[in-house]
Amino acid sequence: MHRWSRLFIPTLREAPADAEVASHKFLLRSGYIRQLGAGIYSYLFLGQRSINKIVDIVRQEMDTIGQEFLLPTIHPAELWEESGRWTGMGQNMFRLQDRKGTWLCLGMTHEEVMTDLARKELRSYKQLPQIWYQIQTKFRDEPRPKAGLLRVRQFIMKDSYSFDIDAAGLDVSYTKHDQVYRNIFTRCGLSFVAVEADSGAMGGSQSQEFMVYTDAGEDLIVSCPNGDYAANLEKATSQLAPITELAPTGDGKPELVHTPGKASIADVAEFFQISPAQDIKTVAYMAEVRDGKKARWEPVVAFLRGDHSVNETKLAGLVKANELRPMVAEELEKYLSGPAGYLGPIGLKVAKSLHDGDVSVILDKSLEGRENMVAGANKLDYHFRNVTPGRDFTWTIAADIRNALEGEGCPVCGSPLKIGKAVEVGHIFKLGQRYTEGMGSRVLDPNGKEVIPTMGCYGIGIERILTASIEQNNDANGFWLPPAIAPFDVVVTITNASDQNLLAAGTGVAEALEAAGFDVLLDDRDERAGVKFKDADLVGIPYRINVGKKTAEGKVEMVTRGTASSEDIAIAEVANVMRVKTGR
RNA sequence: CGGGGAGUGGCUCAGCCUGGUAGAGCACCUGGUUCGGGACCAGGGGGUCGGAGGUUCGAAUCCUCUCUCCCCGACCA
Repeated sequence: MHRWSRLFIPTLREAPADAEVASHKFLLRSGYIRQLGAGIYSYLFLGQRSINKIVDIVRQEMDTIGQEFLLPTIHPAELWEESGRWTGMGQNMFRLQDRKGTWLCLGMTHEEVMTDLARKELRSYKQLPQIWYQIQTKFRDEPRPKAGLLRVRQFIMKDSYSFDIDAAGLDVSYTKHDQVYRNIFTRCGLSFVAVEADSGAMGGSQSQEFMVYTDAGEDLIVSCPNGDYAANLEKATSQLAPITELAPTGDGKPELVHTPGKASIADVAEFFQISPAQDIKTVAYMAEVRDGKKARWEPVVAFLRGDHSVNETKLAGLVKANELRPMVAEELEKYLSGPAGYLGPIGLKVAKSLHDGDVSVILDKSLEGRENMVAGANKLDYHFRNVTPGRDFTWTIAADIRNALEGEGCPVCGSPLKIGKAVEVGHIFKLGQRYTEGMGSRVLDPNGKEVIPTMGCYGIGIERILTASIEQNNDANGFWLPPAIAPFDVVVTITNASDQNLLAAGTGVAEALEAAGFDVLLDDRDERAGVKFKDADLVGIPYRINVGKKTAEGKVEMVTRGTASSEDIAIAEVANVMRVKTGR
């Protein structure tokens, strides 16, 4: 029996000034967490109980497809040097030295450790497939921790890794995770959506994120209201409405026009009396390309419609860049011979193929087939009109490199797309052979031939499930969690604990609920009823039973936090009503 | 890393500009009255004013350096 009077549940009447998003404020006010440093938090009694419930669900579901391990937090640097990520992870990795001066790091993910196990232990196709998982604290030195538990430097992650003999096997492991993840998030009571995700520079063929819509989220999700398409903005595509072509002027060839001071798309469009969609936007980058162990910077110039924006994730993936940064003035002069504001496609030394030494020119597909557009002339205060892609300039690659916009057509059905903010709670990812190949994992197939196992990796952010749930379920007075992940199913509030009859009745109700299998918090504190009601509303427990006024008549009041509805029920019926409400 | 903001009792904040014995509300302790939506009265405890250096007879307050935290951006398997 958990008696509130004996517990440490430090609720706050006011939120600390540091907290901005709802989940951060309420996690602090409800006494779930306390901050130790930037992105570093202690989980107190209520917080830990909720985390434990989430972990239990994750473990139960994962055990249906995999085996739980617990891997080291501290990893030798050599292991990460083998995979190339000791330098590749950059500043996000916490590093330390032991007394001998040997470099180590705190695990930010466990591909290396898992692959090390695999290469040492797995010898035969008969041992495959394997799905190994763990629930472990991860450390990432985020450049900017924020929003309470949403982006932190230390957090609990369920991460799993599959090893299969071939791509068909990986498909199976991946699909199993997809289903188990859906089970997990459903059991946690989250309203979530699975979206296509960018596979990142690490390669890999297929990737899906599990997202929860909330304004506190950091990702943008493009989705079709009909439900037949959903993708991260980093990956999303869309159908465009046709554009009416501009009529050519003069002899129809590119015509130089003096456009003094017209350096923005809006200014140019106004000057030429056209819409921004008739203008060619030029965006010039330097891309860091890794060639073996060496990295070098190459020029990349992107052309898009004036009303579109560059999707740097797509562009970086296309040109195989680790990093993109805008060109500085000297680089613009060197590669385009023009100043910012007047850049354009005509007269560039266009690379025939990527990385051949000339400027990689990437044409957004929306410009293919367009005619007589307006573009910068690579000369201060001048633009061209009558610019037609293909006739007047060439490119290295034409591809989709733009961000989809709200209202554009769904790529499947054409309906207007919506864009919303969301938090990523899970990610499943086909890794392929990047680690197994590089780190020398080999097994024999049925023909006795050596093959490289193929991997998948799959993550779930435990705290993010809690955070996302709070973001979905809160009001001015606090929040309410689904019973499956709440620290307690129900709080029994004795309105006047100094009344021995009420105390006895409340204790009896709590005992009956516990006997029925519910997690019960008995609020027996010697506080005024108002204080206890406020606290109960605050701390995320989905149901409250008031033992007070009507108890002499054999009744108590049951309050459902999420709907604020209440009903009087007979004391003897309390457990049954809870069973009905929770479906247990 | 760039830009902005903030460090004064557990929490929210005032005081700083214009230097002169550190304050309020909430929280906490004691006593009393109250007791179904964050009660009231009386008394009380608790603060190196983030840190270091400097200016000054005197620094929370002015100057220099520094640390930490928050927000926007960059970043992000």
